[in-house]
Amino acid sequence: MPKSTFLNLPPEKRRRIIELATDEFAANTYHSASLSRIVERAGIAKGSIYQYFEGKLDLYVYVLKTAAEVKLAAIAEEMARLGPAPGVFDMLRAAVRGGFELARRNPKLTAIATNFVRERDPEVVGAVTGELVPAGEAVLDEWFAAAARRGELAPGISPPAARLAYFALGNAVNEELASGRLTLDEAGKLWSEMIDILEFGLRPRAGTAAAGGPGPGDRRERS
Amino acid sequence: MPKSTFLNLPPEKRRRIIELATDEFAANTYHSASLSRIVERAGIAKGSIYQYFEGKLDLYVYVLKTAAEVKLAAIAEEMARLGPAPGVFDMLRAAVRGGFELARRNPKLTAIATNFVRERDPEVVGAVTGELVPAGEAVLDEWFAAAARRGELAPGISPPAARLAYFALGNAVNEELASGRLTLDEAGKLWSEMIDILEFGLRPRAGTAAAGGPGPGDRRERS
Amino acid sequence: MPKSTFLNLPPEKRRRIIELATDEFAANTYHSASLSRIVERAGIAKGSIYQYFEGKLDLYVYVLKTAAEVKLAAIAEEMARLGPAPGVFDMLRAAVRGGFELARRNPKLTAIATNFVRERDPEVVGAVTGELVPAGEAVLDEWFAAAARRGELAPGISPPAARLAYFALGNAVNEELASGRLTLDEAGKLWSEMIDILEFGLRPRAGTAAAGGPGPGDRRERS
Amino acid sequence: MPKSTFLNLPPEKRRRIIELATDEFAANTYHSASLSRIVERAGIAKGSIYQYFEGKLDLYVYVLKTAAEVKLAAIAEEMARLGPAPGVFDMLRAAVRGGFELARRNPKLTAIATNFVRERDPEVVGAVTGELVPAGEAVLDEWFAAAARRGELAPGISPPAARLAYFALGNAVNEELASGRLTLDEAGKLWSEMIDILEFGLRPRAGTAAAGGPGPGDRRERS
DNA sequence: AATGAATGAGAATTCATTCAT
DNA sequence: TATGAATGAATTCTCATTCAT
Repeated sequence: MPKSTFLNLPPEKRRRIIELATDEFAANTYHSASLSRIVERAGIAKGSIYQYFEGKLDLYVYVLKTAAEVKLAAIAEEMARLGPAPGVFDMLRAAVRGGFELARRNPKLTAIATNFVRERDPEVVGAVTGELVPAGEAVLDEWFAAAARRGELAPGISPPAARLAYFALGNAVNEELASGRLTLDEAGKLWSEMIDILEFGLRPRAGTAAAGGPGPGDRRERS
Repeated sequence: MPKSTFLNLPPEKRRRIIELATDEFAANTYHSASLSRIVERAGIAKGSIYQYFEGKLDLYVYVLKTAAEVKLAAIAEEMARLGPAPGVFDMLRAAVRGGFELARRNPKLTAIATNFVRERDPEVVGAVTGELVPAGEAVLDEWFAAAARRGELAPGISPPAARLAYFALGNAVNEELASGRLTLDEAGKLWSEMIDILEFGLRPRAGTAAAGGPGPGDRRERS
Repeated sequence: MPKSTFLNLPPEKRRRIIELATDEFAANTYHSASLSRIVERAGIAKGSIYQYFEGKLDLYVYVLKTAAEVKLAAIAEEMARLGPAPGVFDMLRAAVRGGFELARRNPKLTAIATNFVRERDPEVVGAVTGELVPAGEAVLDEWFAAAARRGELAPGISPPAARLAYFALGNAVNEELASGRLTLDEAGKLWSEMIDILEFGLRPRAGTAAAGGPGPGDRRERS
Repeated sequence: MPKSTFLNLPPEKRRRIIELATDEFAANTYHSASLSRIVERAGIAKGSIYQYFEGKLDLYVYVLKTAAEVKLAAIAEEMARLGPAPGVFDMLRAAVRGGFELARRNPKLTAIATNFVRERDPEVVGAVTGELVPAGEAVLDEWFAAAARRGELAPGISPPAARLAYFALGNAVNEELASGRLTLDEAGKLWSEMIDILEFGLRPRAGTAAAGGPGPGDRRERS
């Protein structure tokens, strides 16, 4: 919740401040990010940032929210290209493609989200959760619930579990990318593998049993 | 490499310092963790911690190494219970059970490992990597490579990708647990689901192809 | 290079800070000088000094440069009083008088320069050298080179050796003065003696050789 | 004044401690020298040094005194080589040669003396002066007084002024040597030049006037 | 509304010295 | 006598935040 002062700023200046703040929070933990560096680079007075936002945390939440909006837009755009009544895994692939295109164009936005996922300070997490996170989770839960109704999910899989698995694999790939252990192309391939794993792991397993081999289902009771 | 001073300390005091340091590094990034807080809580003088360790980084590495040892021991214990020639997914289930038992007994040890995975500062990462990380990765890569030789993995799946998926799902569950969003029992169930997803996602998909039905692979070209 | 913050300070405050910093660096090695003491005496906040300067070294260089300017001005003033085409020893006497007057008015400025000459830390020396030192040396080397061309120096004497001798004797007197072992008047007389020694020691020795008597040069081969 | 504990130590251990302390004080200011480093390198307990000496200052003074003894011995050895009734400048040359030989064999001893000359802390200077310095000064003053009686000094030159000039030029050369701006050989040559300057500057100037040229004496009244 | 100087708490680290064993 | 662990004050420097102009 930036102050009205910020919203009345010339859009160009507003954009610039958010961009530089995004840079800083993308390159640092919330705590190690430095307001001083942001205002210095933005060429505004130290005090001004406090005219615009309540403080560091307020700025951070706003930056994060802005990044989320951009990312959701990128995903929505990709989803719009899907045919009618797409399966859930095609939707996930589209979401991945959208996020990936964005990462290619603007790696900062991915980095900042990844950084947030890493955040531990309860004050910071608390300020963001309750505003942003539930929205994203709700959307995916809804996707998976619909998929379950369409019979695209194995019966034992709950939507939250599916959602968690999807996020987990996604974050893992982003992590590899962010740390520089992978190029963008390699990460793209890895993403494909991961979605395949997800699809085989999540879709109904009935047909498998027909193959006659000992399937996971059998082992499962042993675990 | 703590100094001899530390190793000569009464075990009780040594334990206490490591425990409080573990608390701090479990609740904070490496950088936002504070030596001052640790010594204050431990009731020792500021200078003493420098009698025991070279500095903050040295303490951190030691704490991490200690945590890793404990975790590996817990896993080894669980693995010892497996029958002869276990499949890789049974091994993973055992490893999960081991880590899980540990998380139940000492959630900090899980939190501290998770925190390290998130670490970005190359100096910190560098100090730890080369001592600890490769070991864990190598073991899992070896497991998956052996599994591939035994035909337990789908042909297209590389050991590193399988390892990454396993770690990703594992970390996700631990994360939920650490953040308090799940009870231990719920987390246990979630773990089971995750390993099942992994198993179905990773094991050979030949049966599917034989079934002639539209499999994920086929869908992929549509996406 | 102080920050603009410092240059915008009220002159009185600026003067005060520099004066107290000069006191500190005059009374201590660079390393044993304490920023904390300076800010405490100046009655400003710990953080403020970092608003004004990059850090300790930056402050030190600035203080030193300021002192050098004042000293050069004092010398220049004295030199202006010389008649046309003065001999090099008259120039030195004028320089001495200038420095001496300054030492009388502001002994700190002499002390701080003396301290720098003693500095060993290459980082500190490096930060100052290249800005200040060569200038002073170059001027004196030029004086002595010109003197040599005018025949005022013994043929075997190189300008750097002459310069070194001059600095050495000058520092020695200043040292005595700074340590309080001499009064100002005594130091003044000592200076005169030193310049005389220099003059007799440096000027052409041709007469001696002509006299055929045993000169220093002859004795030298015996030693 | 080391405690009796120190004097009762096995000579080898005693020697080793003094040697390592000399290293440290030769490489650092009194203040930046670190007792911790000394005891660490000497392989003795931190507390032991306080069994041997009152504290850092006491150790420093002892080290310095030891160094002075060695240096005086080196000088005495060189002086013994002089013929009967040597002139004062030959004595100085011998002293220089002695100190120089020592610097070649054991540069630390020269460095530590040079460092002391640079020392400013009155507590440190005070502890040393009154024990060591006067002795050295007295010897030289006596040399020059005798020289004056033999007519080897210009009438206007006081022994203390001569002594000061000698020390000043000597320190300057040592400084150049210590800072690495000169090699040992270059420093040796510079020393020769300096003593020549001293001799021409200090010896009786009457003969010069006979040469007819305008001597310093003429200029002197103008200064 | 904007500025940017001032603040002071907090960070990691070093050190000479003390003291119980 | 020797040890070496404990101490705590001191160091430089960073930072989010406040506040007078």
